[in-house]
Amino acid sequence: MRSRRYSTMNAMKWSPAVTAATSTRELAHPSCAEIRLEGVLHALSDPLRLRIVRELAVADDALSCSYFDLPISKSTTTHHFRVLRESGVIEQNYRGTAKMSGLRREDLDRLFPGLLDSVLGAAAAQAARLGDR
Amino acid sequence: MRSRRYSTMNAMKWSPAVTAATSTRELAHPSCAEIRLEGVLHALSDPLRLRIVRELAVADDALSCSYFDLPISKSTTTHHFRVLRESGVIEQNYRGTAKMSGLRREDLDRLFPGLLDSVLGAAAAQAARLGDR
DNA sequence: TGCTTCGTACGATACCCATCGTAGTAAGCC
DNA sequence: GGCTTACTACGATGGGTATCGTACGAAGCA
Repeated sequence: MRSRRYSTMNAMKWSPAVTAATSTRELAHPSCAEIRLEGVLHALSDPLRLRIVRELAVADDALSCSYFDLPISKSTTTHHFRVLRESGVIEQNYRGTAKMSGLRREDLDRLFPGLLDSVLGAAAAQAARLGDR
Repeated sequence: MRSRRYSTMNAMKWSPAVTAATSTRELAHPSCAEIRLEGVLHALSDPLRLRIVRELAVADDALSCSYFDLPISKSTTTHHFRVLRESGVIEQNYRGTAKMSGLRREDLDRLFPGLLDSVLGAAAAQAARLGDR
């Protein structure tokens, strides 16, 4: 018998050790050691999530979730950002009522040198090849 | 039950795909224009498929499906190879009773320069970081 | 103290997909 | 012709996941 597939989220569903703090709005992020290539690739394989990552990549600093004009509901948006965060692609924190998201560029570059850049380049190439947008 | 018409349905399923064929046993491959980055990333986001691709990458030429010692059934193996082929990551053709698979390295490099290499490098780095295998 | 903005949790739904076993085709060999 | 090897199609199954609406919470503002 084989473990079915890989467990998408590395064992940390949505209630990790953060519970010690008193109502501090903190979000669980995987440590670098917990980031898995398969999870990163899976996170990037969704068109909407790839689009989010591309926009984050050209931004100077973190962007709020509401910055993105996505053709999906707010709940689904939350879902996609959570997939990106739990796979280790982005980091998020609260600033007032807003939730800011930014690429974990340095972590990813250290773990998987060149990967993020080539994915971003490939996405740009494909966008140019198709009708762009 | 011996004389059940099986190949007729098969032929109908495959024939509309044109492709000036010399043999009836030809496999459908996406053209370069049809290859999508999201599909490639999705294909590579499965641990078993990534493992297949890694082994193909170090092989000199195409390998038969049975070369791989995968911890899954033969039907599931067929499924994974089909995902890889239909996403444009590998090409396959029949040689006798065997089905040979090889990376579409040049196509991928032309479409997405550097992507394949960085994914392979990332996979190797992660394998080294973890217990390897 | 309300009201607004922004995001979350929850439950539901429908589709996707990894897996299997079984039964079948296709080529090669004795 | 039978036997073997290699792979496939089909149908089923169970878990994954993208989507939604609704109700809720937390922060900021009037």
